Amino acid sequence: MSAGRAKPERPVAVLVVIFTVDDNQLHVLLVRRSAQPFKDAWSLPGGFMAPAESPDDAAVRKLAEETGVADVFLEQLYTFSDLDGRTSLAVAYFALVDSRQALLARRSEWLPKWFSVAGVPPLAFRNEEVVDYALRRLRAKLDYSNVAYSLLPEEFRLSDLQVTYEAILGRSLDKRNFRKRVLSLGFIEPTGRTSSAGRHRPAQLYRFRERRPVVF
Amino acid sequence: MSAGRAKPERPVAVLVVIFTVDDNQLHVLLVRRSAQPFKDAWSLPGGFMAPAESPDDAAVRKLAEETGVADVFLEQLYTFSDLDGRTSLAVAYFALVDSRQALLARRSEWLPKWFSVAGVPPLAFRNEEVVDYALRRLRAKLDYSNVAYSLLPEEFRLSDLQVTYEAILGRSLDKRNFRKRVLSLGFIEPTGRTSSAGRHRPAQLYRFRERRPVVF
DNA sequence: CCAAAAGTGTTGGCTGTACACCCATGT
DNA sequence: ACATGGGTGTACAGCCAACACTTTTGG
Repeated sequence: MSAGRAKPERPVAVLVVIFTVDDNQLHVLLVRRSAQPFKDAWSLPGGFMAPAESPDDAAVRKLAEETGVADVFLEQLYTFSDLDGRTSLAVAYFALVDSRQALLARRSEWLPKWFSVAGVPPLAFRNEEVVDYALRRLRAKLDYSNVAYSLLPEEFRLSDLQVTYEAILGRSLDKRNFRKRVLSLGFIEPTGRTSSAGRHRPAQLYRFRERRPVVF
Repeated sequence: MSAGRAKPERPVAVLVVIFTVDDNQLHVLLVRRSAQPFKDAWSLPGGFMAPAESPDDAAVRKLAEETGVADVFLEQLYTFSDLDGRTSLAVAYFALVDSRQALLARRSEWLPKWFSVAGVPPLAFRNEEVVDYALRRLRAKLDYSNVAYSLLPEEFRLSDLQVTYEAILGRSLDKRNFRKRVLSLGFIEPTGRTSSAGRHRPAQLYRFRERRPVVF
């Protein structure tokens, strides 16, 4: 940002780690590469930025292209410089989407597909590191932010929220402690309504006060 | 990282927020710009990356150029895309240096200078945001990492460490609680030696077990 | 009547915080 | 002798983790 005379330019890519929770499991979206190098290997969705595009815009665009969703939690993670063993840069993001809202692109090439985080195949460009990094950050943010809003519908039961947390953290939580904790954090509030859909005892429905990122 | 055909390239800059603690105050290093735009305004040290250089390497180089130090705490912060209102990217880093070891470059242009964080002048390129971001991260890391190793000499008294913490956090801490806390974290250990230099009662000297970044 | 999920309190341990005095040394 | 900074313990509050039974409903 200061007196370097030359402005050497270089290619900059964007990567997006897209998480969802489905079937009590945390999943990550992968695409199959249609080009060399690593042709036919699985990798994170991403690509080079368009000429006048910001990385944030590029991440939003990629996310929409792959899942059709917008207005979800999306945050910059880290900028990796050595993933391809060369000098291009990759600005990584991570996003959280509600699996009920995401409709995967059905392109002939690429074929985006959800993988359980426990069972990701070997990835191109050392993308495993990026996924690990995103997962650590996600787990940390669960404790003190409302990021989970982006994984659930507007109204949900506390047990739905708990299942979401358990999937992300990879361990089961005590129901009573979970309820106390999450209610005292104040990110969610009861709607008046109860779940009519349950084929058992109806449950109180809750919503997030803010459907955008909030921290302590 | 996937099938974009074109590889549009763009200029990428590196910025480094260099902190030190001196005179019981947290300081940040600023340089005076010698070129347009914002000629003569203060800004963070930085510059465009050399052609085959990684951002990490560029940050290390910048830090050495400005302060002469190496092997200090240096961590990537965030990649900003809109600081100059245009499309260049700036990968920001923050670093912690021991003021007793840093020898500021004495170039005719630039003139690096320490500013108390409370009294930073208006900066070029909205660099205030970058400083704020770095300060938040630094404060957070104090609580659960050993980053302070990079602000102190090999051997130091607990009261030196406390002064460092107080300068960064901007508030005073209780001595007994501080000692309990920092000792129980286990990042430091007593050397056998005591401070002969003190012109009063000699104090036990401590050192960091690891002089590189460690977290819980 | 049975299966499934909802809902609900208490206890013990740990951690963080508030708080004040004596001691060793150098001048 | 005095000024300076080093060093030390306790009590209370808040937070987290462990733990089991009753209720409501649909089938």
